[in-house]
Amino acid sequence: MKRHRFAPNLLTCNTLLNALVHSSSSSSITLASHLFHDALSLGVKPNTNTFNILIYGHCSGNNFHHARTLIHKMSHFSCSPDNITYNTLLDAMCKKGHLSQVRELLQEMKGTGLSPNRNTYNILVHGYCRLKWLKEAAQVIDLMTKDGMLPDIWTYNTMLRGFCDEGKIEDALRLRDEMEISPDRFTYNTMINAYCKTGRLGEAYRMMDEMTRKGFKPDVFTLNIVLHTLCMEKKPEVAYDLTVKAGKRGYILDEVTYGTLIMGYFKCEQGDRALKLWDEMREKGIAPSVVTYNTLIRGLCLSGKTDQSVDKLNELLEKGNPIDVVTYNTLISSLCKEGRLEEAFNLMTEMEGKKLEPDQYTYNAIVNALTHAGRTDEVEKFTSKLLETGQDVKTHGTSQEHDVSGDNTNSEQISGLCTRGKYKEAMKLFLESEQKGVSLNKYAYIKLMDGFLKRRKSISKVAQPN
DNA sequence: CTAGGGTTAG
Repeated sequence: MKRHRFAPNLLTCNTLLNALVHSSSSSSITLASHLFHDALSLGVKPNTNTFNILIYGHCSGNNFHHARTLIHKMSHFSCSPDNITYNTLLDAMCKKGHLSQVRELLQEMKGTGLSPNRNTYNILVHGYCRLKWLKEAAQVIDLMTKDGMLPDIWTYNTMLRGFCDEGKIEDALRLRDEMEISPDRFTYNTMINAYCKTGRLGEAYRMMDEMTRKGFKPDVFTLNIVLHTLCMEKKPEVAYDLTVKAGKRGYILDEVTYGTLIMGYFKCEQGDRALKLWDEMREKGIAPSVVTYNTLIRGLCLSGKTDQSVDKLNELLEKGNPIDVVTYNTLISSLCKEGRLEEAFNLMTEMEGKKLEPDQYTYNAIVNALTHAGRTDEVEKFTSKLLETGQDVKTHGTSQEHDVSGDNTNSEQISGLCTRGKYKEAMKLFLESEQKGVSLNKYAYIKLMDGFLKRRKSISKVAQPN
């Protein structure tokens, strides 16, 4: 900017900063800060938005100290914080679980004469739901109501998700029936996800049928939820097939779609298929998130290619890609399982150097490996660190596989009706079977799912796997 | 041009 003697106006500046802080690169906030100072020296007068954008950037990097410093600097530029400023910080702190700081910040906010708005309350509801403090979340809703603000669809969906995450689907359903606002696609996807996760696929489909009838077509989120269920049940081929069909129907497959399939194939020891999909995703210019990188890294580890995974990590670091605790934990556990403890310790030192705090997964892996190696004196040290994380030792639950056998007569009829495009009749038979408690086989579910996708108007043929 | 909800990894 300086070099070209180009003086940006405020709008240009804010737009640019906003794009930067929302990009996935970890160094973007540093770049944004430089840009901000350049703009200042070129005479740009920042407004509250400018600061809100920068504060968002600092919060994304969990740098609350910088965020708060900026709030205090605002007055030097004749700007004052607004609801957005505080809500941004509150949300970030809620996500970190720093509830005492949240209360403190709320006081500070009130001290400046600002009152919580609906978004503020929704952020707090979300914060409590994440901690599984459902009672407190409900109390916030009472509070907002007393404050003259009725809960909106965001509030309800957040609370609904809170119930679902605790397995309280019946409470979620009751809330959905009680709420006086129409459910939206978020409501439906939340419920569908809850049903899929608890193995109630039939109910998930009923919900999909309902959402379709209410005018909400299943979207890529709905698709990804179903794909995930199929992959967990070790049916990646079926999931893939569904993905191809969705692509042909105009669904824009995303990074999550690919990541889910990649996980599915690795799970079934088909690493070659997984890697092919990875390449396909890259060729399409779809940028993987840190989660999807972690899926790949874990997949490689599971295929016995731990060294290749470590190379992948170094490649990510070189290119400045985001890395997180999970990335390191994945590699550390793999090394531990192979008895390569010293390498695991080296990685732990490396992660600490990057300000990534080892957590219960890290210590758990280390403790197990030390125990196995009979290094009892060191076990104690890491066991206490494990306890310090305040978490119970994670035990990996067994995955409950859905019954694939089922009633073949009804299943075949449903599949046949779907093939002939008679989805209404298929759904009717499906609901009848459900009512009678007749379990159906997987393929009936898949054929029906394809039906839901088909009823969606084809937009364009994009992003479909070959 | 600024804040909040649904999908994916250990």
